[in-house]
Amino acid sequence: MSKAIHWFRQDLRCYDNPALSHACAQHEQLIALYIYDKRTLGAAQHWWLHHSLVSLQKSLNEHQLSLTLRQGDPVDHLLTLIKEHHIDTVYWNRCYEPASIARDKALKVTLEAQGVDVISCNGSLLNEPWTVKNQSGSWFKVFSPFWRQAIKQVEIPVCSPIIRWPAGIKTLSDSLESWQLLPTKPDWAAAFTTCWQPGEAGAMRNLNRFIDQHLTGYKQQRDIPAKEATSKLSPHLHFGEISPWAVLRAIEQAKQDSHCDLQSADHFLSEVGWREFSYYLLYHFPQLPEQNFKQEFASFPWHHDMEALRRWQQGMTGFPIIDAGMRELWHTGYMHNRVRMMVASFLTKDLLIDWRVGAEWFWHTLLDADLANNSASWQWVAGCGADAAPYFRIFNPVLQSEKFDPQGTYIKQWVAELSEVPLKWLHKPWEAGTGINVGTYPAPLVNHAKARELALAYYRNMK
DNA sequence: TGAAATGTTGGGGCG
DNA sequence: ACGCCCCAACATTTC
Repeated sequence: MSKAIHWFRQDLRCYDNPALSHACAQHEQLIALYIYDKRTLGAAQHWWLHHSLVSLQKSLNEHQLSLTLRQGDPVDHLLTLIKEHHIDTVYWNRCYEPASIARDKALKVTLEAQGVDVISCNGSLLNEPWTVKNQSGSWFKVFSPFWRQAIKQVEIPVCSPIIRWPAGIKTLSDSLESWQLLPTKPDWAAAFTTCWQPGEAGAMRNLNRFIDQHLTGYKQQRDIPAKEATSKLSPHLHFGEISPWAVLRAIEQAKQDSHCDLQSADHFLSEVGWREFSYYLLYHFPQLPEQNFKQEFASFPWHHDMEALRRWQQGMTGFPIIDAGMRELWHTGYMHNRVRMMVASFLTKDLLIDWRVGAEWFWHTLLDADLANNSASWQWVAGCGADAAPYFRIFNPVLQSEKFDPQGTYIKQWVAELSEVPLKWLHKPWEAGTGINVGTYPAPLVNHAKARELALAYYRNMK
């Protein structure tokens, strides 16, 4: 009678889960385990985790398995369970955060010393980061050549549904409620439920909705925040409720069915590619979350303006498009990608506040908060990242707003104070005459033209 | 996955 | 008719 543990981490799905499939194929009895570690989660993500675990529990129950919930040090819980239940083998899908790699490495040594087999699989990347190399055998620092190579060498695993499920093993488990992952007072997640369906089914729903309704024209529509033209897959991918190759398969299928334009399909795939690139960078440069990828930024004189930071966080900068984005983030746990670039450029180049401060705010407020994506993307915008936007690429919040929210739909959705402002002034209400009612909406925090000059002077000075 | 400054061109108003 | 100026419109360079 062979017994195994599948340790769920960032792979909260039953379908298309390599480690789980192997565990089920090889063993008669199984413990499905999740260990809660708040250090690996952003604040808003607690809400997501709760619902995702409910969904996972339900799926497992359909196969007469229950999910064992534990909190605390994974090593202790695993060793205890292994002893108690005479476990032969522990399965997991790999994580790529530096702290997780260190933890898993040490754990593997400990378990194997005790005669327990450890089987780890790739459950979340198209390519393992160490397998993608350039001609000279080193790792890519630029996205386009990286992605060309990565997409060329990718091998999509065959995914067959699990036919035979092992029997469950009775264990002690926390109740999910006891973890108190859901906010109570205040219930800042009230609006989340209307936008999101955490779990495997919700991930599939978003993928299908995207392909059916939004893939055609994605290349143009993706930049319009007032439109629901993006996939909204990021939190699902982060929690591993869907695999990137499931996305790849579905897009390739849509291409073959030829009811979508190829440019849009490939552009969307390249967005999956940016996720791969972020993980790749984090793997090869583990200091990515703390340290500038471009070393010359070490001496950059970031401002420590707490009041400006607070106004950015609260969506009170006086720039409508910026404030709309920051308010969307606060209320929904999400922000449209185009607007993320605008608010990040604004924080780092108009307010001259350290990208790490912005990354920290995103970490706590985003449902899709992901160490690799968050670090790589903030560094990219700030100009200090790999293959980054050059430092002189400074977004003009008014031009961006006029270009990507031409009707002001997105602004009006999130900045109610400006509902009476005519379109002509909506992107720059400070230029409207005194006759225009802007309610309590604040004057702009900075003069963009002057802020831009200062930022450029700083950047020039750095070299 | 910018924007501003600067350069060039060509049409039209006008003396 | 002609040269001159103005200034869009577009292109190129620079930050």
